[in-house]
Amino acid sequence: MIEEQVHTKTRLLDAAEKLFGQNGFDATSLRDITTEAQVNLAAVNYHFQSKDSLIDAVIGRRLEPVNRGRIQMLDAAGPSPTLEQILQAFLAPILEQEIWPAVPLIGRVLSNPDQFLERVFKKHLAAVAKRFGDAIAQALPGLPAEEVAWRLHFMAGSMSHVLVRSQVLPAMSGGLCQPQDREALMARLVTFLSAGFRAPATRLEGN
Amino acid sequence: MIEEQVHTKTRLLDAAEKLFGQNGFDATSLRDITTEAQVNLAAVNYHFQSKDSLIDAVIGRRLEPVNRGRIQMLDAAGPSPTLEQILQAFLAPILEQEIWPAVPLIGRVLSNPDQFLERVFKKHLAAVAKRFGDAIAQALPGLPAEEVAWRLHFMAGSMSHVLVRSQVLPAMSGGLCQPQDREALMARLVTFLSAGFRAPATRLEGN
DNA sequence: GTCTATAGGTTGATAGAC
DNA sequence: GTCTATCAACCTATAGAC
Repeated sequence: MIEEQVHTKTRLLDAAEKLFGQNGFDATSLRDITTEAQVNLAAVNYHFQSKDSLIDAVIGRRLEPVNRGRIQMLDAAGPSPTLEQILQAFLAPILEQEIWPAVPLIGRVLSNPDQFLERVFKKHLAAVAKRFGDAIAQALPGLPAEEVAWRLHFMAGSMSHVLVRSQVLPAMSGGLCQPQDREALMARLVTFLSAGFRAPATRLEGN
Repeated sequence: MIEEQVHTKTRLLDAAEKLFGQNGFDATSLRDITTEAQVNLAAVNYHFQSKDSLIDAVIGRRLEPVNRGRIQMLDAAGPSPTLEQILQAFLAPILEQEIWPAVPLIGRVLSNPDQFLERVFKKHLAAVAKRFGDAIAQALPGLPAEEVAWRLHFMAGSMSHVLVRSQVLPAMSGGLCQPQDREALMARLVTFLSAGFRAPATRLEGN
């Protein structure tokens, strides 16, 4: 056959990615996935051992290329990248065309505090977080380390929120928000976040 | 009895709030809840009709006072509140001492895109969102409506993220983030978000 | 109001034919 | 590699005694 066959394993990953992103991990059964993929129920346990392993595979397939892209863009910005370059390197790979179908899934991962998924999160994201935290601290020399750490979480929250809710943002904003325009979304995010990061360190009364 | 008896209904709401916040709605069974509350399984269906109704009750018990507090603080700031006053009115009621045990739950609600919870979200939050959106638009007269709508979502994301992950932020930040200090957290959020809101409108290439 | 007991359905996972 | 058939465990919800 010249035509490339779409294998059962790939069909399962695609279906699981779609349904996990739509309804979450707990609410998606293996039967939902095999029905969507139009394969047999037993195929899940043949190609993957368990539902947990399937979840891990679904996540890793998308997150690994994203993280490689992030590091690559950050490296390409040279030894002393600007704050905007750092933010773009972090955001752009996740808003790329090819990744778009997996965006709800990634949002799910980022907003799920369960222990299992937290482990997966740390497995795939801890190194990248460290790298970008260091880059931002270097770009903003006056900012205390606690403030950098907090603002990284504010950034992660803004990003994951617009990802998770991308399907319903238009309705919730009376049509004002159009997440399909990914370039505009990234530009708005960079504008908002870079201003937030450049704010003077918070003056705390107690200290 | 002079001592106030903690009724089964309240024990159920407390236990459900704790477990829903820790593990999510789908992953928490009624058995988990009745075990935690040390009441019988059938009590759930006696005091509430169904799991969905229980979820609704758990959410409403916390979100209604929060929203009343938000409107109250915004009203107290007068007819032309500053951006900082608006942000504080939105954030303070959810970071108050009495509400703190329910914070993971509220984070769960905000990060859950399922249709049922989305309906609950709109039921409890749409009016407040409109009110605060208008206030921010008034405080930042030059900012286009789309930009205001987007930045409201960025704010909601930052807030919900630190709520959802409040249990694990210290570990993820190497001890730098201490969410227990709620006053400091609110001050840092207001600093970051007000700078973001005050950023000039994003210049889009396509327009 | 609180319990026991159980109905009725769904789940993840596996055994074994082909 | 793919199927059918099925198990054991779990779930929500209810019936009915007390």
